Amino acid sequence: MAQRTLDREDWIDAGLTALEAGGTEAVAALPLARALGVTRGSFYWHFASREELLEAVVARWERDHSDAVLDALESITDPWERLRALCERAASKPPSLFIRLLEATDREPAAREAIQRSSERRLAVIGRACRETGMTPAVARRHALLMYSAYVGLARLLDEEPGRMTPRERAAYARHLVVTLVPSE
Amino acid sequence: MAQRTLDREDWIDAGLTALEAGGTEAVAALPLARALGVTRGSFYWHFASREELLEAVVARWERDHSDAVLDALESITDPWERLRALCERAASKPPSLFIRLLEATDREPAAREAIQRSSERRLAVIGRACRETGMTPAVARRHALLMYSAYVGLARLLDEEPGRMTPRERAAYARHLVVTLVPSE
DNA sequence: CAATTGCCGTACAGGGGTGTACGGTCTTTT
DNA sequence: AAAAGACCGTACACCCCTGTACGGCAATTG
Repeated sequence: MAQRTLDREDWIDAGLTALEAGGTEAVAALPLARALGVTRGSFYWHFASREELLEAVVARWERDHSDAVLDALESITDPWERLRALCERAASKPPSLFIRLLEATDREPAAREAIQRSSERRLAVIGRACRETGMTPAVARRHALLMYSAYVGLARLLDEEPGRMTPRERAAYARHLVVTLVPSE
Repeated sequence: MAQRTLDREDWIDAGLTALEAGGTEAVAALPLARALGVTRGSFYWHFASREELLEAVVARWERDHSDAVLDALESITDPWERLRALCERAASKPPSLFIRLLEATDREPAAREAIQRSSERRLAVIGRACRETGMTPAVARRHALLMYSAYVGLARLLDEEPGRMTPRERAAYARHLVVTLVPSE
């Protein structure tokens, strides 16, 4: 269990944990070394620079926490059902990693690029679902922008103050989202 | 025109400019001194610490860019009109200062507290307008949360990529917001 | 016309981070 | 068993920022 030595993946794991807790500025050689109980000598064996670490952490987030859930969503064939699932997810526990990356887009190019790609994909997925419910392409684009904005905004709000909504209130809010944002069949 | 010496307000002015351009980390003694063409010797005459500067900058934002516009909004008596004005504003040029503060809430207590107060006030104002259009208090709360989330989310998106929407598209989006989020009279 | 007062420069001490150059020490391979 | 490789510690030079102490100078003010 107690691994004798660390490898690259261990640092990336620790990086994701640190990112969630302390934002991108916690994803750095010295803080992570402290958390892992080693010195930076180990870090610079696995990574050439702090930038390379952050890029690796961000890449893993994009693969496991962005692309993966979008793939799962796209596997839902019925577009109304897909949009409802989207509303459910929007009102569930806020995605801390996403928020942390969002907060760092002005300082960290790696975060900005990943967030930009992810946002574009999300908008495309939502827009396609909207079109499949019968909206015109132009309306679908606007509605996708509205739904995604509502997702991002709520995530921010909830991340700031997790106690703002109880699970019961989140469920009620999810229903409200469905009623106001998902077109009727 | 070329003032011979700087006062506290000059530093706060420069702080707001730096905040918009470089986020809260640009609101600091050394960067601002460079921008103003002086040394930090001047800064520490006007402020006891970097924290005090940021607090002053944030306080001015809250007064001039949050409370002021909310006061103006609340002066609109008709609640439907008030909500329409809100949608207009949401789809207009994104509030960079607001976004910068939002991005710093995890590092800067001053920003977090101001954003929290501002968010609370905004939610209250929107919620009241919703109630005045006939919604029940519970529904009004949820709808206010949705409208404010959409505002925050779009602001983030547009700030990241200002070229995403032309003025024409923003106008169309504002109409879309009114249609989907403002109840009919 | 002297004396404050307001504003600014300079110099120092320190904190926290980065990268680099080495040397060790285990572990694996041959 | 010796060599090679993987991992980590240590020490150094550096950057960028903070805060403090102090000294100078210009513009009021008495």
